[in-house]
Amino acid sequence: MLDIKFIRENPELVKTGIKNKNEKDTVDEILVLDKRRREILNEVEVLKAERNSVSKEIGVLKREGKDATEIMSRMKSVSEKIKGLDAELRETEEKLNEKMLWVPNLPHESVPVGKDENDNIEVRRWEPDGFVYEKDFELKDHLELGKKLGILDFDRGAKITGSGFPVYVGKGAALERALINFMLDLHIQKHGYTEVIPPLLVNRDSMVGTGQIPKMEDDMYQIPKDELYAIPTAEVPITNLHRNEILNEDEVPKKYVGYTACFRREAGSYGKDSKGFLRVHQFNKVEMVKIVKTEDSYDELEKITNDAEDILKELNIPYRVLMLCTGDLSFSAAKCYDIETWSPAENKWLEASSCSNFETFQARRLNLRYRSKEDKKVHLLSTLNGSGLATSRLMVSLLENYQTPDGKVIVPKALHKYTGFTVIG
RNA sequence: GGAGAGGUGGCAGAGUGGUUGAAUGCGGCGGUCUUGAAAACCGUUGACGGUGCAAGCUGUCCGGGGGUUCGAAUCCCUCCCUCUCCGCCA
Repeated sequence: MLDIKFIRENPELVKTGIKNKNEKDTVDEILVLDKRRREILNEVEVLKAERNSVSKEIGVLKREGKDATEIMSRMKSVSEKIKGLDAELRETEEKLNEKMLWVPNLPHESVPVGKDENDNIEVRRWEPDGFVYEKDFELKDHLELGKKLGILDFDRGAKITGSGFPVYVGKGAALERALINFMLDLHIQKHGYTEVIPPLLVNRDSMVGTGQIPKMEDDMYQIPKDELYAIPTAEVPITNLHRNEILNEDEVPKKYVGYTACFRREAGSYGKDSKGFLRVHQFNKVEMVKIVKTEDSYDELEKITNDAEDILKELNIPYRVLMLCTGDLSFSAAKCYDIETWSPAENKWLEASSCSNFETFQARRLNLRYRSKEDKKVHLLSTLNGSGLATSRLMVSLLENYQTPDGKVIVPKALHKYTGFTVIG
């Protein structure tokens, strides 16, 4: 959520940001509601002040045994007026709040203006020493490898649940588990994050807090009976850890890392990159979340991106980092780097991580603040998160890059101590 | 799922419907004392909104929402959460 005062004072700036993000511009409607809200507020507060003081007088009169019927009946009509204005105020505030929840975060000034993913900018690329993009043997894709090696079973997953719910079998399951543990350990031990295992189901307030709702509501799996939602990313429960809290300055920054399964309906995306792991409804992800002072947030964005890249360097998997343009930026993000891993069989780059700075956008929805030692006041914090990483696309790149001409898959060295075996097949 | 108890300021814990934003204690902050610290003593101590250049004035908030009343932390309705017991179950 943006600051209503900021919108009031910089409507054109906000409109430009919304336009660059390809979102719906509701600024004018918001300004009208905001103005109306303040008008009612001014009117009703005068009446409430009167009611408060006169009610006290009535108390005094009654204690002295004096008659107060006349003054009471006068106050009754004041009270009725207040009731009417309060109702109008509530209605206006509800409308305003609803509109405010639909206003996206504004892109940071360093973000290139662009229409869609084609306008994203590659900021760097990394390959292992001696890496070649053109292999000298016939490559199998991850589906074929998974099937031939008996480590991935998409068909039975579809039988049990539906398409997009993969089953990992034998060494496939062990490899998945190894990846998760490897990534967690690296972030905990080398990068200094604190591990959390959060709930996989969250309430509506949590989803609103991080900005998935209202915009992405149809992309969530819902449990209507209990008014809960399956998390699309660990970002939601972890960022919500400190919702409605005022942290001490020395508790900041908070750095969390957590592994969770993630659930996404991916409504309306059928037919596009849909085979195997390229698009799934349930996948595993290790997620990093940072809660920091706003002035530090852009340094922290670079760091969190580097932390994610570290995983791929350790695994020796080629990747590139993109700076997303305004049009490809998610609803809540001010700036975002995507990390894409190389898939030789698909002959393309696959998004395996997204590292974003939300500045105070989520914190304002979350009511997440800290008390400054310097001025003793409370200030909004800033939140960031980065996948570190999602295993599904990573698994694609891993299997395809580490395959041998005779159809086996070598296990990356960094995972040996987690898998206990060095080759699959 | 059934029965009961309870949700008040950072924490603990009072609060006959009427100067209660809320006693008291702890904690925090500032000060006195001290070479320094502790102890003791004194003072101070919420968030959010409106208005104003500011000082200030003002409104809201005692789990969430709604209601009764001139006036609600206190009464009523409803939802949520926590705890205890019973039942069911991984």
